[in-house]
Amino acid sequence: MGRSPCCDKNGVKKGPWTSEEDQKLIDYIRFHGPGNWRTLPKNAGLQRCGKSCRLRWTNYLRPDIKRGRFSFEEEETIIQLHSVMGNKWSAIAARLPGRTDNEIKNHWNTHIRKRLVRSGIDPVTHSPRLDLLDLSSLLATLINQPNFSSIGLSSLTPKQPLQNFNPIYAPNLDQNIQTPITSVSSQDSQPQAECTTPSNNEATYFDPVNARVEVSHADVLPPLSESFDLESLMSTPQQNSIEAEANSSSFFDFGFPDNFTFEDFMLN
DNA sequence: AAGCCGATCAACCGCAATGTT
DNA sequence: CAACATTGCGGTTGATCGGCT
Repeated sequence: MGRSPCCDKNGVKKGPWTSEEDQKLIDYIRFHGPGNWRTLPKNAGLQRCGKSCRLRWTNYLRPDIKRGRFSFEEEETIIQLHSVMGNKWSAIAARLPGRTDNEIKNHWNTHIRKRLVRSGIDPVTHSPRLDLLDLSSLLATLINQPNFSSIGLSSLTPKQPLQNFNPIYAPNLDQNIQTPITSVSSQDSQPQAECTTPSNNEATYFDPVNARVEVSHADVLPPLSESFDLESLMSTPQQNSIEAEANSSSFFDFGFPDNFTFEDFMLN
């Protein structure tokens, strides 16, 4: 036997709420206040499960809910909090006035998470994951260099420990993403960059999918031939300005000390 | 015009935590 | 203290919409 249902399924309506139902719920809570969700539907004249009423109220009808697009500051806050808390959506929502955990969770899954992945950031660990980037075009550029053989892919040792990795540079590794992650804003929630289909000619040399390369291009730079100007490859004039913007942003400057713990955060 | 497909988000489900008896 | 009820939470689903072919 399974668990008993949270409410009597017979005669309980499911699916989208109508404006009439919303109004009934609002009127009832306005008069009696929220709570006692089990008996609320009956008392309010709703053919709904109490759980459904609570969810509708907390996620949609509550008067203090701020609706509309997430601001740049809100997105920054979500990313920072998620890097510390993980998928503790309610805890994150508690620090974003007017936003619900459901809304934040949806926004994370549909916007922020994808953007981090495109930028080579693991959305779970918030650490750089170059294997999440579209490295194909960069590698295609590399192998087309006349002195490619002197570059020494041995420096691209999979699972090499990170040293001095600056995630701000991670977007620049993806030559197809011309927009840095720091440009995320409420007016700019749609991706401005398109990822091109990977070319086939790099697979002979390097498998970016199976090799988890955890090194930054700054780590890779030293072994490169001096005649090979990867810096200029990385830094188009547009991207110089982007880097300046990125460096002036606190997007990844979480400001947490090294010994900062989740408990510390919760006590703040 | 119609069908397909991906993105979005409201709503649901089931489990865990907490409260009450 | 156990059993049950209630509430909270996070993962998942499915309806809807817009863009593309």
